[in-house]
Amino acid sequence: MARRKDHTREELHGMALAAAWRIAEAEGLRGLTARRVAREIGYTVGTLYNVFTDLDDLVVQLIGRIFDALYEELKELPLDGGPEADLRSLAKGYIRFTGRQPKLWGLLFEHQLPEGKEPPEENEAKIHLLLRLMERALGPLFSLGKEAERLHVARVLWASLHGICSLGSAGKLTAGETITTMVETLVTHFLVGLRDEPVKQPA
Amino acid sequence: MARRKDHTREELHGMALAAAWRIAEAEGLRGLTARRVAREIGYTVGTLYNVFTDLDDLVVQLIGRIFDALYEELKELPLDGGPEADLRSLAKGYIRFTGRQPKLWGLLFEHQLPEGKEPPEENEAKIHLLLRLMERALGPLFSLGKEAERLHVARVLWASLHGICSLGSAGKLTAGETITTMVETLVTHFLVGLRDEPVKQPA
DNA sequence: GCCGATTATGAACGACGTTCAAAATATATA
DNA sequence: TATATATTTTGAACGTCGTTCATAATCGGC
Repeated sequence: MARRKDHTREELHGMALAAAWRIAEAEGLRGLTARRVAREIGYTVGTLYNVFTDLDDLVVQLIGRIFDALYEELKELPLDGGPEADLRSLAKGYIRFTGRQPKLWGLLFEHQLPEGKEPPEENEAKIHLLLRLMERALGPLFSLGKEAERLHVARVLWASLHGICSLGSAGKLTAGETITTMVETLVTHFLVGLRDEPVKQPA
Repeated sequence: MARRKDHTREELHGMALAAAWRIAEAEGLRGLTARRVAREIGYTVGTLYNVFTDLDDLVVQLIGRIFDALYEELKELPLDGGPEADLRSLAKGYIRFTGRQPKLWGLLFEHQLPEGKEPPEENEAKIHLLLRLMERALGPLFSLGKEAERLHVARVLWASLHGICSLGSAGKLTAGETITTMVETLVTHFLVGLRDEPVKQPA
């Protein structure tokens, strides 16, 4: 009733996450079940629970990998055209990712941990990496010593970008309106405002 | 095995939605099950399926009511202090709602219909009503004939506001940073940018 | 008081997350 | 090599879920 060492614990872990990726990529959170993942890697449900504590645990780790993929894509973009061009470039890359992997990207925000559980520190660090890209693009606009303000602005832009893509991809907003156009408007006007009136609020 | 006319079909409909509201308010989407709603109104699951086609159907209608509640709250705000003050007021009202009813507000975006189904026109109309409030606040900034541009900007602001609250309430961004502060920054700088450089992109 | 239409029922189905004793294999010991 | 111990996989089990539907109970009209 067992075939110990067909795969190591780490291999199982990786195979399960890879299978989860494929399933979520094609069917979203609704199709992502423990039994389905187990079947897809040729093991039984019970085995999955030796590797993950929960289905939530698995999903949270999958989310980590999605953040990784997004970062891997965005970090390749050259950030040397000045704040506005660089932010546009980052935004475009983000939009491209949401368009290519709508189900996976949707997972990042669709999944909600139950009351007691908190997302792992690891994932928060990955978000911070993404924010760092925003900060780098914003760099020239802030003088030395204004790092807190820069982080603040990076957060606002990041969240706004997310909001536009979120409502846009759900089709809840865009009646004939393109996500790209909306993001263009956001970046353009926000940056003009930033130039003409530096941040006042403490971050 | 039946007690016909204990309640009319409409009464059942209303009771079920009211129960769903209470459950979602307290426990979010995870606690919202067909059997639970049925139990809470003193009927069986089968009865629920005489009134709603689906659990998705019920949730979608619940979402409609949540939009209603949000609108009812925001529409009371006086919009007569100029664009910046009015937008701040709307944003504050929105944030207040998300703070008072985090689970219900989260439902608006957490719930994803499966591939084939589309949200009813009714709900899109309710979103449009909310956008109208944004448009009203933005009113003075746009000359006659620029309604398309105004709607475009309203959408961008609405989505950005949503994004900030979304990431903020999930705790995915705000390490000691307040949602209110972020929204302040958004409104301030976006409006300054709008004043100094009117919308170029066609809506 | 009866009958056809309506309505609530609850059992059924397959799938879900999760647990766990038991079974099968690997590893250590002699 | 033979035996004992530790490890890993299993599959059945539990309770719950969404959903369906024949059946039973009630209602309105005669």
